[in-house]
Amino acid sequence: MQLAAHPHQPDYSPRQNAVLDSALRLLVDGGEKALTTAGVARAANCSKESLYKWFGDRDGLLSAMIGYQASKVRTFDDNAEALTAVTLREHLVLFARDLLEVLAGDVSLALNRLAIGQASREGSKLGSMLQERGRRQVGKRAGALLEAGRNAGLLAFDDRDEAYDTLYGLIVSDLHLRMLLGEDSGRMAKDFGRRAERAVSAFLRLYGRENGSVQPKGGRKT
Amino acid sequence: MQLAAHPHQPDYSPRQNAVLDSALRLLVDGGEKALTTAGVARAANCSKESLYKWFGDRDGLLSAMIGYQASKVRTFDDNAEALTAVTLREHLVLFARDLLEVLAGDVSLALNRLAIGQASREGSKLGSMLQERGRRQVGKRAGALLEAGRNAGLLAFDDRDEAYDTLYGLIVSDLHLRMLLGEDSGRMAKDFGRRAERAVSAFLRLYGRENGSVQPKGGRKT
DNA sequence: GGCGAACCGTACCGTACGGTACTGTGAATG
DNA sequence: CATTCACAGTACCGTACGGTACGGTTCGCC
Repeated sequence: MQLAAHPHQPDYSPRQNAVLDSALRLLVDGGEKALTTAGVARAANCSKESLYKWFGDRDGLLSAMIGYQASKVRTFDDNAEALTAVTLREHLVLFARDLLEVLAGDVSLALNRLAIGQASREGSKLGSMLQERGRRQVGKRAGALLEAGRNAGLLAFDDRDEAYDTLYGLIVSDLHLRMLLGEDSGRMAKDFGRRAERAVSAFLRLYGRENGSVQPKGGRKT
Repeated sequence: MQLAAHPHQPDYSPRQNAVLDSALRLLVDGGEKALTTAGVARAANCSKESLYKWFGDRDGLLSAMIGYQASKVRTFDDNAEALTAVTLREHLVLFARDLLEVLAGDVSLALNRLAIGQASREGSKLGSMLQERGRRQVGKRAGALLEAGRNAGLLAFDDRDEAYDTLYGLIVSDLHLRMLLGEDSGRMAKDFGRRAERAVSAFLRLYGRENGSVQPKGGRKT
């Protein structure tokens, strides 16, 4: 497991991190509407003036919340040495389950809703921030995994991003959006295991070279 | 092309539909923040009092907007008679392109953002409304297509919903969410054709019986 | 013409929020 | 002890929004 450093982002003091925690709690519980500056100040036992001194304005607070949360959700690089068909499959399934659980987390859902709500307003960088921090991070893990699989002769693809896009779609489909729209995420969380298995099986049938099933002769994709 | 009737929803007068059109325009242009009752009234040249008389309150207006837009986006049942491997593929690609274009439409994006923003607040039925109206509708078309493909001996699957979920994931992946987060949808719209082809090819490799490529012996899926 | 319904435009009200300023306080610093 | 700093708590201000009320106008109908 390795920590991904993000030095281009201001780090906050423990006290400020605690405030950000309170703000996240507030956002998760009550949605964006409940996330008022006075509410954050009250919940965190700090003054509004301090909020504005630390984070500039409301948008700064939101950005800080996203950055803070992203700094907490760290993915490990499962070190993919000695990959076999079996261990590759295991790693992929594990990745899929982790991905689904991250996406279904209430903090993740709340932040995505927040960023989407701000996305209409031009110049709001929350969307790209979430995109950068979230997907890029988890995508790096998947990319390394895919690359390792290819190097081990277990996977066949030309474009790594394309392969990852396919994997992502197979795993998530429209589940993320449905959860964002309010569908009960807890109810469907128990199916994550089965869903991960299904998606990885399909992915290996598409991109796998020896998966115990049919193996396409040339690994052609088109 | 057949129209899908939705009699369980109150129909509005032409004047009211025009007002809803203005409201949608306003929402698309300025986001949810711009969608104020006074703004809608001004844009539609009507009075706030009429708005409240017609739609009850703001939430009623939002619901009416979703219902109205859904009533405009109608999908056709491509009548799938005499399906061959080639025509099935064509129909699937057409479906995929239509789906991507619907999802990338600015009205669709704006309404999804709106519903997601309201999703945190309990009791808001906008999310389920969009879900019902949007996905169910387009899913019916896909379901019929898949069923026809199976009846013609071209597709092999047990669970139709599962197959559709896979197809949807292959087509859309996280593209919808990225667009909702503000990524420029126009820039990526030109790749919809290639993306549709790719997704359908992958889908046919997973579920197809004779697609001109490798055909798995038993059509086994797990 | 008289009448009522529908409706536009606007003024109005209560409230809530973002942001600022001020006061008090406790702890560090010299 | 005096000064300074960081901060909490709170009062305050301007504004914007949801919702309501009211006067004036058009249109159909008797």
